[in-house]
Amino acid sequence: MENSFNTSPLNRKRGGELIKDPVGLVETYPTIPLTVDCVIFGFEENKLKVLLIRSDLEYFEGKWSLLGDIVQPSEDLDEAAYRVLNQRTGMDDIFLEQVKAFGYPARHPGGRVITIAYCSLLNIQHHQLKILDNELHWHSLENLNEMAFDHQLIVDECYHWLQKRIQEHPLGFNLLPEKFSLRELQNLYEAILGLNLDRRNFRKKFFAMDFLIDVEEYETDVPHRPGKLYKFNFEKYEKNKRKWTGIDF
Amino acid sequence: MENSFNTSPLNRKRGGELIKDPVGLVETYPTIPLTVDCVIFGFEENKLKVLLIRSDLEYFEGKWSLLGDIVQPSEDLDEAAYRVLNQRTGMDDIFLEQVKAFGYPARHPGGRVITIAYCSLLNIQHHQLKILDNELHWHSLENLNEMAFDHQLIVDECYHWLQKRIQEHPLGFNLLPEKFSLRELQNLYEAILGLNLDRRNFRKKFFAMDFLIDVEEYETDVPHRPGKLYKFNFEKYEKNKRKWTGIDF
DNA sequence: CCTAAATTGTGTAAAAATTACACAATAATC
DNA sequence: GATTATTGTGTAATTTTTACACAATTTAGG
Repeated sequence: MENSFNTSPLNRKRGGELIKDPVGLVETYPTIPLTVDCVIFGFEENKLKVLLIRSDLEYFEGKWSLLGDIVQPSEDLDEAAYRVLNQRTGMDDIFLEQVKAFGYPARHPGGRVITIAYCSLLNIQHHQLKILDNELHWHSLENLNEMAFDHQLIVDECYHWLQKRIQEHPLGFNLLPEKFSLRELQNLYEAILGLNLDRRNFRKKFFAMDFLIDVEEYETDVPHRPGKLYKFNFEKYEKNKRKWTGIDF
Repeated sequence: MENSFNTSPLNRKRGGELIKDPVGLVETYPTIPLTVDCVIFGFEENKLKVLLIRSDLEYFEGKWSLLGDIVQPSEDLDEAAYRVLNQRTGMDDIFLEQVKAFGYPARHPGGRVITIAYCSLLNIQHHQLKILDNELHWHSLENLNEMAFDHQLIVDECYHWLQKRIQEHPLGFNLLPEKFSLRELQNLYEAILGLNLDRRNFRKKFFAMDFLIDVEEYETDVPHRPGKLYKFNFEKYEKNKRKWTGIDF
């Protein structure tokens, strides 16, 4: 809040006088604990997974919880989310975007805590979970049942956000290894969107986008004819981002 | 943040023990002042407008600012935004959605303040500004120059959000009077999207959506052939929302 | 080494959606 | 009653999307 408000008990402007002491003003504001929570998606065995940990509150004993942390007093929100991600995955070039703030007053049994949810996409193979909490693991999105706090709601919203977002921008590549076959790519899109896609049309669409680099290699260790491997041209995509209109399946 | 974190100074889980006192835990969290800011859009004279007030901080003297307020300690975020909207416009059935949290540490000259931005759409005709601050007014989106705080950024993000959102859901009706002509509707879409649209195709598209109710009335006070007036079938839209895929221009 | 199983890779025709485009009808103004 | 401004309407051309089948490649197993 940065404006006077006739009906607000605090920060009232009296007769058009300007406020000279912004620090003094902010000191009168009530304060609230603030956290970030990361919905970290991965893709494994043709399923979309999310990285969870057991809640450490007795109140939520046995329930799953997102990875999160307090936002420090002088820390940017994105920075806090990035810190959580980095501490947990050891990686630092990971896709991360803010999705939504959740602030229902009773969402935390310990009192009012507001959280900002972030969505992150990473390639499960390329990272080793840094912290060996045995309860930290990749959980299938399908059979999440009860989660701690409002984390089920947060996961649901982030999942819908992802479904929408992936049809506007080719984010899916963040979930795949550097080199991937078109089959893997299609499996990923099918898993995220919950659809069956036509193989020929799918390939046509991605070749038309012209962001795939043929690396002149083939799958190995598959019990059938191996597919060609491709890389995603992140550079070209970044350049052409502006012109980008969407994918659509 | 609702998880223990090995590297976090606070809220540490020791040897797998569960935390029994969530209130005690939350009491150890640092707290931050939190506000909401509303980007209230209106449509007048074929221009998209935003409702602004002069900043009451001397630091930002003369600059324009969004309408916002502190989030009270036990108030939901949506509720706080709604309160701001209601206090300013006197209306209570207004479109309102959360867009993004802004938390850059130096965004407020009085110290750390995090704000959650909301986007709202209302019909300028149908409401009377309640509070007669003479500096509260509808400002054209085009010639906003310098704003207080990071409000220029917030307005920009909300405007882009709106451009995108209006192509997925027919939100535009919130900005128009109850009864409107197709010309007004087209002007609105053209103003928001910054495009020129083909009249015949535009009409075709909206009739195909089948959310327009012909009220069997005509425009008055126009110096030319009057157009038919329509209402938007909000009810039918709400029912069919799920099936909705998008508009596209 | 031969066969079976699984999957890759490829093109085209039909259907659907989008675009471009012009003129008569209506009401107001002078 | 002529002029001006705008409404209301349909169709053909183009583009996009969808549906669909078969030969080629590799592995696995007898």
